[in-house]
Amino acid sequence: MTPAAPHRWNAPAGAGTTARSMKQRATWQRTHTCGELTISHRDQAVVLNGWIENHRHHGQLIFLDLRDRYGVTQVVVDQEAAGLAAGTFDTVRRLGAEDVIAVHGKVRARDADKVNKNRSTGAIELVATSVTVLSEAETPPFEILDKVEANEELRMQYRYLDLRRRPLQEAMQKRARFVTAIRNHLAANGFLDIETPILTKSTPEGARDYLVPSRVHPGKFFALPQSPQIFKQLCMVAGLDRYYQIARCFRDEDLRADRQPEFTQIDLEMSFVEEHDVLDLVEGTVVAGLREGFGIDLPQPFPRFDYEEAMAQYGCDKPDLRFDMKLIDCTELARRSSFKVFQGAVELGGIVKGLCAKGAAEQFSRKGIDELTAFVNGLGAKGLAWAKVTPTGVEGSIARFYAGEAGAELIAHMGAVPGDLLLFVADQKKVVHRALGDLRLKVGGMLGLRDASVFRCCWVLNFPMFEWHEEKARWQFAHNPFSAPVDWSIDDFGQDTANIRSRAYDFVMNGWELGSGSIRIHRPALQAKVFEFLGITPEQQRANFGFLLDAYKYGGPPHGGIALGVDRMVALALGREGIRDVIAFPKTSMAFDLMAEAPGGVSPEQMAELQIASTAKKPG
RNA sequence: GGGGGCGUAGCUCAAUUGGUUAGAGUACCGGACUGUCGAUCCGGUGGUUGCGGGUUCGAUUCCCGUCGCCCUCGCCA
Repeated sequence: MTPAAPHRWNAPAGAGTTARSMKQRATWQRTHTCGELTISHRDQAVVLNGWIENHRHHGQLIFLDLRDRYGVTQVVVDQEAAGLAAGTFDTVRRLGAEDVIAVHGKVRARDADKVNKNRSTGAIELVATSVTVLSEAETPPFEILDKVEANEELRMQYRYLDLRRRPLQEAMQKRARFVTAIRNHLAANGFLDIETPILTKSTPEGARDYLVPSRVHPGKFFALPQSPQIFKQLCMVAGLDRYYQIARCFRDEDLRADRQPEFTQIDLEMSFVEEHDVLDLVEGTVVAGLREGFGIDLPQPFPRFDYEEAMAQYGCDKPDLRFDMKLIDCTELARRSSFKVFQGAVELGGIVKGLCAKGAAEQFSRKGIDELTAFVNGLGAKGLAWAKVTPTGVEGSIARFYAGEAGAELIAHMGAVPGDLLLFVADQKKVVHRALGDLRLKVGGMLGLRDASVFRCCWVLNFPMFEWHEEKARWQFAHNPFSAPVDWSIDDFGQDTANIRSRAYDFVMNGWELGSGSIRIHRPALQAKVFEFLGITPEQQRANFGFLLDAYKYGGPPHGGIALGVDRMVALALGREGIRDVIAFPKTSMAFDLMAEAPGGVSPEQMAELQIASTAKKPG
């Protein structure tokens, strides 16, 4: 961990800081941190404060590892050392893990054979002259070690102890540096940090809302924001021009490793812009954040894909660009094929695509390929055609259809060389993309091409505006209700609905969608038309978004923005599996806070005051 | 809402086909030790096997229910 610049605890008060110079430092207070002392402090008298991480007793000699946020320093308490205060040795003998102490002592350079090379402070040690106990600790429910030993349930219950562990300290520090860098970068680009309401209004569709009953409006409820979407657009109407917020968002849906009921977004919006303005700005912000927060240098520029292009090449709308292995269209080859499966799929209006896994032929046995086949079967594909490229042609399930010239043509089309493994799926386009998109990630992972220390970003633009909702049997927004269509002059959304594109874009890193935004509709007539097409009545529009629609009547500027998921970005940058490890106080997958025991019951008086009653069968 | 996994000492785990007094490491407590750095050595305390019920002569083990945690599908405009 790169230590943050430590405070100058021992710095003399500067000129003009009268109040500060009047303030006396208490004798127990630290002069340095536990990560700070080096050989250059040799022979200095210092004071350290911290937690006892470990203690080693040798009779008349005791070693303590003293820990704070900045590091660990070895303290030596020597019964026979000159200047050791009376009673100190007996005090230290009784101390144990996690006791909080102040140590007065002198910095000593260690002999060469006693240097601990694993620590930045390993060349020195603090020879104690006196030790003051600031706080005694009970034996903690689990040991505070770098390596996770306790299970997550216990760690969440005692989160304040888990947070003492270095991996979590590192996550908190880097996350804070990341957010600070983002703030600095946005501020330098003219963005205003503007707070929007936490107590706001429920809107239909979208995720379930968290609700807060109103005491003074009995029977009415606030909703916690799923995002500040409408308010940031209102900021644009207000002429604030450039808004941002590190915003907490709330969604009451079932959770996953990468989802918490409350999560943090970098939310921003800009006026008088088009896509490339937003993308350029965000790209610079992300680059600055990841560099300053995590020391990650992202290759620029981030490739920008059209949605259709991403789907065609990678089979998904969030391509992992850490490796190539694109989907290669073989439909025309397949049409002329003697292989009935290929030919048949094309005749039925389907497509055939393939992957070329470089040098993977040897790594996949018959059994390994059977597993891949089962994998794509689970994704809706009827089968997986495969071939290993040899110096003389191909072998495998489709070899007898691709002997001789047909085989040579296929190999050339796939850009393959001997030793490569070719994998094909023939089906309707949607199935092929889904199966091969996921297969690409699986095979790429098995070949070690998804290195967690490599970071590749991209943009995907021009998403479909609407998607068909099977259960509800109607069209709905693919992105959000305010995204503008690519063609502003569009008159009838009922025409060729599936192919209408919106000016929505996603930010993608290593195959994770980390942000989503769009150029918004800023003209009320068009907004009304979109709502009308989706069957949202003027009454419903009024009830839900009336104030936004009203606002546009008074001159809304063209504008657009994005929201980036902070928790996911930090987790990805740190190579953590889920986002709980980068959130100081997370909740379980049942949205329960094991430490605070929230949510909890409330008194009948509180309920009465709010004029609400619970219908729960098992209260509390 | 569906599927899967887990729950035994403070912690991490073990316990043969259902069998005798539920073990180990670690932590903790006591002792020895002046150069350790996950110190070492000796000794010790520590158990409602998540909870409730059932089958059985006998249940950590099998069955049912329930609670909690994790993963996942649905869901998250």
